[in-house]
Amino acid sequence: MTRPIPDPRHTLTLRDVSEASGVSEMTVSRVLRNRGDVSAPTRARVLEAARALGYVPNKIAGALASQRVNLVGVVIPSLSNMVFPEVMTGISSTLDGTGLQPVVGVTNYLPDREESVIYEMLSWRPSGMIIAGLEHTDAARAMLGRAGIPIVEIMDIDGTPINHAVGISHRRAGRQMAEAIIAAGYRRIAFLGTQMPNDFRAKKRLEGFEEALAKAGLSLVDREYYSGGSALLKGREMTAAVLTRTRDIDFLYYSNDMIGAGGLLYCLAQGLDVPGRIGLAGFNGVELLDGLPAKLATMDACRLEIGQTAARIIAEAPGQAQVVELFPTLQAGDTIRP
Amino acid sequence: MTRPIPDPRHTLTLRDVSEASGVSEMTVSRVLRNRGDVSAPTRARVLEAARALGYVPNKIAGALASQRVNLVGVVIPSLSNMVFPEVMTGISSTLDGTGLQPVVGVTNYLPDREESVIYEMLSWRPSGMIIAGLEHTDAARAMLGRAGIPIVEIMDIDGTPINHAVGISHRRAGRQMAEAIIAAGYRRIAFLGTQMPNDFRAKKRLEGFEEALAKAGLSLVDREYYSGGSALLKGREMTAAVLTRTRDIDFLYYSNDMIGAGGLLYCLAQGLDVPGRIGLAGFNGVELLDGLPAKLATMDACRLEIGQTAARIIAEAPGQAQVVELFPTLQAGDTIRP
DNA sequence: CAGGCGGCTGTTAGCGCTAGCATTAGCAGA
DNA sequence: TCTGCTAATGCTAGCGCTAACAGCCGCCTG
Repeated sequence: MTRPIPDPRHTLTLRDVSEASGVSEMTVSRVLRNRGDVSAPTRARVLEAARALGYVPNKIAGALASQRVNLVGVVIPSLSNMVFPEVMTGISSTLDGTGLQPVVGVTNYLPDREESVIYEMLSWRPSGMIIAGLEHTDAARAMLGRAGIPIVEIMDIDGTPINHAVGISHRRAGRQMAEAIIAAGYRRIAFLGTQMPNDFRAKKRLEGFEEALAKAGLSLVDREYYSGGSALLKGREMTAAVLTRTRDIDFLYYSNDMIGAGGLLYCLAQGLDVPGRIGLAGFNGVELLDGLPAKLATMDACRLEIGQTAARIIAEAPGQAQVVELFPTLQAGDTIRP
Repeated sequence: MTRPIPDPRHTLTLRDVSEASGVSEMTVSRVLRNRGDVSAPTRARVLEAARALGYVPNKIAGALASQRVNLVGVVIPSLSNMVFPEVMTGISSTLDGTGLQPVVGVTNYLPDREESVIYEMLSWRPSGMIIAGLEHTDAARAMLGRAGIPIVEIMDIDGTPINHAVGISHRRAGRQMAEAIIAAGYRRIAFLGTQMPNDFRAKKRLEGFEEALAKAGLSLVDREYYSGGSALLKGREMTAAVLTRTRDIDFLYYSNDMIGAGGLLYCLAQGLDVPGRIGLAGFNGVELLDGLPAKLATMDACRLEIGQTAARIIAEAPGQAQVVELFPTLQAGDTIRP
């Protein structure tokens, strides 16, 4: 039983499989894609030949010929902050079994970078695009609008989508948190967040937050921004700075759970009465942080569901543009007094 | 809240740009790829036409014609554990400016899933592949070996690579940690880790660890595995379980920093004397965790450098297969007594 | 003034695959 | 016998782009 040794110099094509199995290229193509009628014996012969040769189809040629690409572009700002991996999980699980495959691009919160990632992705003619946020460069919006494929903007719905949007209202989320804090009787409230000119969602949360404060006749008594470094550590440092600088602060509102956790650890280490003397809250519902000495008040951002819904919209390719608003739930945890 | 999706009009091709600018398709192609000699006025005219039309090149056709694809497949087990995002950062930053682009595939530590992700990626004929780990299905190894592109297996070097490998010796890392622990005088040592039959690197670390213990006439006094859930919380729970079950444990070795941090928080909350009465160590050097009340002993896994080196190997496409061993440094932190 | 050369642009021939017929064999019904 | 059908397979013509080469022009060189 001898078989020809595959020549590593020559990359295999349908023709090789067709010659090895004695049928036309077209029939091989049909077998490998499970399309059309092929008799059982022929199918078996072709599959065996393909397996023996180690043939891997060339999707580039296939896509060009069929004008069909089973890829969905996913454009997100970062992979390292716990929120987007969960969105990805939702996307992947929903796409599984539809024949579509996600392809990720990361922008690092840079609009120009986003534009070029989008351009690059569109040049592969994907079946759809999922993009975080509603804010893009004009050129990016134009490209997406013209692409002729479903575009789903995720995370945020406070704005005008290109066609579909799935997310929460961050403005409302900020407002809700402020209302809960005020209702709990806190009055001297400080904000601690990331210095990210392009994190529009964090910005909108803060806007909503301040709006609700204003309605109650309050305003932030202090604010502090950071960038870079370990979030946990930064949360600790910023908290120390704010508490030292401004007296009688009774609430710390953080733009994300990670720095909130750092702040919480600091307050506990200082022996401060949480949530009696001082309350804390973050944003995002990071499961990772369960296991801290106390549970930080937070609001989950429906990340998994956002991913699933966005993927479903692409997979079902609806003609009508739609906006899906999800509603985060406030989790008071142990750091807002009841 | 419904708007029609803009009609997928005629998708633009080179021909459209060529007609709009009054030159041949070839010249347009040259301009858009910055290749060959094109006079300045022609170039300007073409660029303007392309911009005005909003032309996005079709890389599928381009790749088929040129037999060149500027993609590098990256296959990793997970995005949600802090280690691979950092590898990705290294890869992206090194690939930036080479014209190559990473494309990520996630396997969830499932060998069959890995095989299909690899198959799928190879079918796009990438310029190279970067794959976590040295353990793959036979079929996956065969495909990769035949693909005729550089393959870099990362993270681990304890095994036989397909052609290139960049990583650390996890067996040695486990051994080193054990030696440090023994040298510090700890004797009743327990292991706490993930229940992951396919996390070969964690397995190798444990093997190396036990090997070094054995050489000192010691063996683990207890071990505990978990799967799923919040790592921090699991670390806390497992630690409680182990310390309750087995008496006089004086060291806890964790398979990763996250559960180690949970254990550390638990020990501190219990008022245990760390590192006097009990020591702890993890693995990975997660910057995220700086900011905990005490710094967990750990070993960084050179993730950034691994990513950079792997990307450099692909970009420079060397003929010779090479294995690059990196050497992690032990960070004693505050949880091993000096 | 032939010959050549460099700068610029166009022409030709695919890349490997698949849509959309066309073709064949085999067989049933009239 | 012939037609009409179905199931299985093959053929042809691209998909949109680029490699490779073939012009063309003006300008120099000897």
